[in-house]
Amino acid sequence: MTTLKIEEIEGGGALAEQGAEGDSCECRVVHVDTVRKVRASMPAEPAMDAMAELFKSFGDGTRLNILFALTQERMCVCDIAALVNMSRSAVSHQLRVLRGARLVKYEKKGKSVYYSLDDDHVKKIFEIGLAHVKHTR
Amino acid sequence: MTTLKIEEIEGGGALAEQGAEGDSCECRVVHVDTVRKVRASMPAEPAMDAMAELFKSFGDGTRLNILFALTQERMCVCDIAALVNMSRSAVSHQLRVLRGARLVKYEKKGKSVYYSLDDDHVKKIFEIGLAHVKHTR
DNA sequence: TAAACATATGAGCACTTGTTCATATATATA
DNA sequence: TATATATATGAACAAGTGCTCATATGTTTA
Repeated sequence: MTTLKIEEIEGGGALAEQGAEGDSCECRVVHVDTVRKVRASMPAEPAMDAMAELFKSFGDGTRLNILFALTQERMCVCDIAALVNMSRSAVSHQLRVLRGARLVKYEKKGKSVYYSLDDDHVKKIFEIGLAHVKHTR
Repeated sequence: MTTLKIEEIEGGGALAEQGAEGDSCECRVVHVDTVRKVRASMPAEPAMDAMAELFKSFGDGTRLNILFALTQERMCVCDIAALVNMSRSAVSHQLRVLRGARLVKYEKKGKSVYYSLDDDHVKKIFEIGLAHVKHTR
């Protein structure tokens, strides 16, 4: 296996820009072939950022509960608050986050605001998450 | 549609324990049928917690990069650090997190430690994440 | 119009997270 | 054995997060 000093490895693929901006890795020897190959297969940086953003939305218990609830039924804020047993304010704040992530949409009706999913992938993500959990323990 | 004061709604299903411990929701009126139905379909709380934990692992850029890299190839810490352009220490800390989440396993070989995926679902989660990202923009 | 209500939002705060830096541990090599 | 190397880890700290509380906005109803 070929090894080489890190300074000799050129940036490339998805991490090219990152690689240019600073030398936070002081590694001395790496498997160049491996790094080069994997780097080439990396999704572009904006795609990775968007994915991290997506999964971050699922990475909080309250939001996860809300998202699951909305896979089942369109609900108003008050319903959601009652369901997940949190204050309406807390729920509203989280719904704002989910709106920002374009995962939910809303519809005003009188004094109430009804939220529903705005993304087809949410259910699939839940399916895999559940499969993972059941498989793990 | 039936509406009712929140005090009259009994806890049940996944959120039963939560519902019992305190009344952080001061909602006055909810759609009881909806809440009851959705509550009944909620995954159990430990399952939700485990899912949140799982997705939290994917919700950070560095860890996401590391996880993707490992879907492609078994790699040592130094390789990973070079690839994601972070210090070996930072990578090591994140690998510790991923080990804790049982997403990666490792194998010592001389001075190096080789990491690889320890979970079949990681690749699928990436597939959906990528599909989502491409679909969204 | 006034009061009640549903939701949204800003400020503040405790808690968490991700990094760096210093250092420890373990292995290989001179 | 001494030195270099690869990785791990604890402490410290800045930044981010998620909640509460107070308050604002907009809608309905008396």
